Amino acid sequence: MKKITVTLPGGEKRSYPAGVKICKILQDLEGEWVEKVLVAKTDGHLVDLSYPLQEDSNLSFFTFEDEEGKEVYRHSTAHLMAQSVQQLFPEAKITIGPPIENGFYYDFYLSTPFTPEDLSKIEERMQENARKNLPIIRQEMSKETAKEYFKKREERYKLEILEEIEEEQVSLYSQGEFTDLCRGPHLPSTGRIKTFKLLSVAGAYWRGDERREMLQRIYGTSFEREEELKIHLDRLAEAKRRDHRILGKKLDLFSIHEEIGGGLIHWHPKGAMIRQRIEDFWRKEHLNRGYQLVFTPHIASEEVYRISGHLENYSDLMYSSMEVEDRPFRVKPMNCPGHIMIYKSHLHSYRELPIRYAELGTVYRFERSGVLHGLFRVRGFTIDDAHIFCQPQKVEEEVISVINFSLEFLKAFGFTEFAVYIATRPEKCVGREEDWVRATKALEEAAKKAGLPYKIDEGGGAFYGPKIDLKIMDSLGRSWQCTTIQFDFNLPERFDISFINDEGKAERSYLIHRAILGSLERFFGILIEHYGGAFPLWLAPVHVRVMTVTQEGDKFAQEIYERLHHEGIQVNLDLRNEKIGFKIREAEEEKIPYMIVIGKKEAKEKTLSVRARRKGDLGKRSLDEFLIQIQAEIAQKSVID
RNA sequence: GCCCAUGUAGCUCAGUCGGUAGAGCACAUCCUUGGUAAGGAUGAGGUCACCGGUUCGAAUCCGGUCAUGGGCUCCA
Repeated sequence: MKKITVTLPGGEKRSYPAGVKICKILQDLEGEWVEKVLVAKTDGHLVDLSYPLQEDSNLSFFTFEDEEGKEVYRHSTAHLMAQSVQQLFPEAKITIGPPIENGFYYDFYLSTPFTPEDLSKIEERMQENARKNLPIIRQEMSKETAKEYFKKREERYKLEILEEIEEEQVSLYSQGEFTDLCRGPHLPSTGRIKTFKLLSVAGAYWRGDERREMLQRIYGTSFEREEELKIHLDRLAEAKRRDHRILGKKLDLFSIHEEIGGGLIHWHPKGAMIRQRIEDFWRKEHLNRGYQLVFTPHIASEEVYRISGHLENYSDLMYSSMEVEDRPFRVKPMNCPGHIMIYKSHLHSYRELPIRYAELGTVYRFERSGVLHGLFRVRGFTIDDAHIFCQPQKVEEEVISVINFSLEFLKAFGFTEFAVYIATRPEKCVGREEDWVRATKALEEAAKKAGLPYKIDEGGGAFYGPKIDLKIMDSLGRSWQCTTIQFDFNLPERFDISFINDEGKAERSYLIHRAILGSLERFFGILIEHYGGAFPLWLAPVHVRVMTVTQEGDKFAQEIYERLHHEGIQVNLDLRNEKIGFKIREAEEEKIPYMIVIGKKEAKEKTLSVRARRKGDLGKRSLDEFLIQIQAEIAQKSVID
């Protein structure tokens, strides 16, 4: 009998007869981890534990702790769900059911939609099927045989998938009476799936194509241990509590009105105060870093968008034109043309470059009603935009400085973890090869010099240039893309922008678009959720509330108010005839960082009883001490509460 | 835009079988002057999203419209 050599993860080599199954090898191994192995990898691809090894192989193993293990685990949970759904709804047709971040889904065709009650029934059935510990068996067969099989079962979606598969051999996975066309791999048996939860049901188009029929999608998640599931569900509940749409209403920060239109944000005084603080900081930092602030109009002749190419490429996100003295105008969907026109208004020497124009530019883009979502997806928003015009050899330097700027700026809001993505040249693109190479290299070098690990999104760039995106991690561990730095090889050509080089000749300028926060609206939404509505002092719309225990404190409270107000502190005064506990409760609910409690004692001693949000009574101090303390806290932009 | 769900007082939500609308919070007035997360009483507040239909009668049943929410990239 033929022998093969199996190399184990530690490097140890063992000899086995050819055709040995991986699970057999696992049985010979020692350690607690052996039982946790869900899937194996041999020579670069993931395989079932029942996979027979025919040749010498390098083996590695994965458990739920690994991304690979998690995906297989959840993919098998999706199959368990599909099996249970077909038992309860025999008319349901199976389609696809992949693992996704934090869970899985499965799409079914069913003429009547699932109800929330159906979900718990399906869950129960899944428990039963898991308890039965059905072996999950892989079968390989020719495409033709598989087609006959699914034809008999009237699984037309599976037939459609089969049509598109190029290989001649396909694999089917069975558990009990349920069989699905699937590449795999899967867990050895349904009993390996320990704990799961079905979360929601939604419509989804077959193949994500809106011209195709609507399927019923069930989302769920699964874990190995009950505690892990609980942590995950708690996190979802916490995210719901922090939902910026709810907090925005409760804290009176912003609103959206049916009468005015979806996706159009109204910043209430408190929200506007926060925005002012962000904008003031933004302007100051931009001036410090050699940017020049500009303003550009909200509408522009259609001609400029014809030149820029937006009319051709982006008209589906632009609002339709309006006639102004027989000339078509458009509401601006981006700020670049305006900045370019400013640049072009006179000749530029290489000595002047780089020129950096920055604007908090409000733009309007058409988003379909169904995708609008609070502050995250809107129709009118303000980009913290800038366009950098520079010489080709200066791009790396510029990108590094933008990255460093972003990191420092975002740090002021308490974001310290970043992920970096570089998107490279797509198939269809404009610009010279050498420019793409130079620009892409500049992005990589810049990421390296900033000490940031990055991932390459091959072919993910815009048609007009490569880009680098920074994602921030919020307090719930969710990531958000904010900063984007994009090269543009399209607009410089189209608008013919140039500078005069040291030989006195006109040379094409490089153009970099960049935004640090992305959109103020969206960033505000992220901040609300990141802080759970409790803004740090430097951003808080109200810094301090002075409140009295009885009327005997009124006069002194008034004095404190006047002084703080005079010093530029956002302060308000609560002299109402209410109990102190009630006043504190209200201030806590409004998430005001500091409360000053003034009673008879304080009025007599001329001291302040200071209470910090969520922390309680901090004790007494003088007005001067308190003022110095909070002024320092504001100046430092402290985010620690 | 499409599928599903939801739409009742400023907010959060009850409302049974079709019989003309309810709570808590907020608001107003009064009483209460109190010590670190809700003192008490009284009152005002509604074209039940909108339009149409069925019915003697519609918040409730039916149809349509609008808005909001969950989704609509993850490829057997």
